[in-house]
Amino acid sequence: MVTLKEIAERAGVSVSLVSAVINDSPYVRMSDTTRQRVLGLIEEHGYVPNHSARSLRYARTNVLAVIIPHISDPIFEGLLDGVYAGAEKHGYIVMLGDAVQLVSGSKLLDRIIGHGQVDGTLIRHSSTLSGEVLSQLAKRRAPVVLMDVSDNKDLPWIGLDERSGTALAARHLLSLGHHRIGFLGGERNYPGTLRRLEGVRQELDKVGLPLDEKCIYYGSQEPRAAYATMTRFLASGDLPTGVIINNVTSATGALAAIADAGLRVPEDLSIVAYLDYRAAALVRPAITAVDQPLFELGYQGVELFERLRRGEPCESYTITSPAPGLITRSTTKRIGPSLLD
Amino acid sequence: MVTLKEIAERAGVSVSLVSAVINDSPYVRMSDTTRQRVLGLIEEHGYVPNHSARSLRYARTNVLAVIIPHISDPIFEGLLDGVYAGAEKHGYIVMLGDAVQLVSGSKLLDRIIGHGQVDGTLIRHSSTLSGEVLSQLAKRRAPVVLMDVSDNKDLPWIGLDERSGTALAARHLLSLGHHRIGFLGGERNYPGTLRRLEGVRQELDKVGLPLDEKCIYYGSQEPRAAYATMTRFLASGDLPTGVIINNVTSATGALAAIADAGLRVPEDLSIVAYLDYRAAALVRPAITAVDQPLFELGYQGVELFERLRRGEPCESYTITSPAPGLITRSTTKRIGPSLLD
DNA sequence: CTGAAAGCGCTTACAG
DNA sequence: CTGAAAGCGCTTACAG
Repeated sequence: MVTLKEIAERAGVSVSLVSAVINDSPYVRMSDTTRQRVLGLIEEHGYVPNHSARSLRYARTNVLAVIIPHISDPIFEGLLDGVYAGAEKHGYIVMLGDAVQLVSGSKLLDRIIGHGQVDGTLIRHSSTLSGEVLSQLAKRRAPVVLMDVSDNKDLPWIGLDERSGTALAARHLLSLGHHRIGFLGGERNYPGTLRRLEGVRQELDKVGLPLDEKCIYYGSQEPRAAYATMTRFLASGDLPTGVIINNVTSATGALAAIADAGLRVPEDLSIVAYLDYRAAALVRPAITAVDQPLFELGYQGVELFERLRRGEPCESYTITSPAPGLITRSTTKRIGPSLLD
Repeated sequence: MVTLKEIAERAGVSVSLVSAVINDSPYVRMSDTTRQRVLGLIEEHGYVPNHSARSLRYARTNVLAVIIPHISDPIFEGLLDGVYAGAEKHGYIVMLGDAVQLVSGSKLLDRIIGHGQVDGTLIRHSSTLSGEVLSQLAKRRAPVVLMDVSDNKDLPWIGLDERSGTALAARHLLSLGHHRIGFLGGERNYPGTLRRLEGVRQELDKVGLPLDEKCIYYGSQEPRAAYATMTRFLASGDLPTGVIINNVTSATGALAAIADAGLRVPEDLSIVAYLDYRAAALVRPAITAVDQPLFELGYQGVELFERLRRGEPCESYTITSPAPGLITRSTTKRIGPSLLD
């Protein structure tokens, strides 16, 4: 393991000179031949600065902890792409963790709230994250950014326009003549679930249609839960003609439940999912879904974090551009004239 | 940011004493009251040792780089669970990266091969990883473990028994009376693809059936590619009655191609996928798949890495227990008497 | 233009 | 039982 000192000795210069070469220090001037010689030695010996030493010196690790509800859920693919892109831009290493691992007393949490371990944390909120954990994080000096709309005063956040997203889904169903619309939400106590429901309700209100409480179901945050919830929904016998589902992986589970009940999509029931992901186009039936700028969420999340770390002014905000879009695939069907103006 | 020194000052003891308390040093003895006082101060001030300083001192970072072909592919969920479990056990932080990011000159690669940045690397091989990158890694002092069967002499590895896995799939189809069996493989030049093909060929050989070269297709490493490949396969007009597919997410794409061609599974074509994942049970039709011990692969991968790092003797090996299993779901159908003995 | 020295926060022999 | 000191590898004023 070759060190700065060794390079300096071989080059016959001082360590500060070598350090200056590496960091392009403006304070230190040197002859071009010296610079080239040092650079040559660095190349030759494959010298790379020791990261721990640098971190200690700079009081910065360039490690960014990123916590999402479920690493392997393809829903988060776009988000992660954005985060990794932002991290690459600002020179961060990503330490990716699952929210379920982030419990009081876990090593992961210790690491994150420990000093000098990570420069900060980016969190996609989820119902599995306790308020206690969040407040532990907020108390730390290292910045924390929430990748979620939030009313948390202590923590800056960046979020998606969930209301507009599900409103889009609702308008799509209304335009296809559906006047009885259901909603399959995630965790009841997760604020995002409520915002998504609000988007639906608001559009129905606009055209004077009620949102039947009997057509609102919760607990569909992931496919297996969505399967169970949809099964209960179907068994209730009180079915709408179109259902808006929490997210597209959950929709997979709901679709399975519908198929197992002997119903067809979209003939018997139209389905629109909130949140798209790349491979959703390759599932049959292909699910009509609301596309949100998840890449931007991740990318701008890192940007916000970076401003925060630098002490620059930064405010929480909702991403409004690009606006959510609807990707019409094969799970929705016209059953009558449009109910929109 | 409270430091060791501050704790020591407040406690009225030396820093070495505090350090000894933290590390349960056997060399340093102290009175129980002193220990309690120090512990109390640590608790009170929320002191956590600075990670960079420790890393510098120990010449160890406790960071483990983990590279997989595609972070968001649910195929790797079990593998990641195993890796994270092993990492937690041995006190590692996981730095997770996508193989596509790991190209010559990328910051990620610089980080991994840099000194003092990570203690080592766990890699799930993939066709996107160049041999050049691999040999750059192998040259480094920090250990690298391949989570894949390999003939690489420089790098220790741990792998799955791929042949037995696809052999199981082949036997399943044979037992259902299929004598014309096809194979939809991943990248042609990826050795794992060949091993998977070998497993199929070997079982057909045993019962004296040929594996028709016209029924072997490559390039189905992920859903979109599998869709395209399956579409070509179907267009060839020379179809088998059962097809074994590279992995279960690819199978999703292949299934979509089959549906779009107006064929039904399993009525017109039986499908078995290699490699299962949790949510595969929630896709319709539910895909019959070979279950491999992916959790073990990840977990034992970390174990192997740890032995390597400690300089303990360690040999590359294939995981044979638990053995691969077949999960029969709804994509295979009997079309005749069993062809097995 | 270039080098010696201090110090980031920690641990570990070593001396008392 | 306890403390002073060296050193991990680096960067940055500072002195020459």
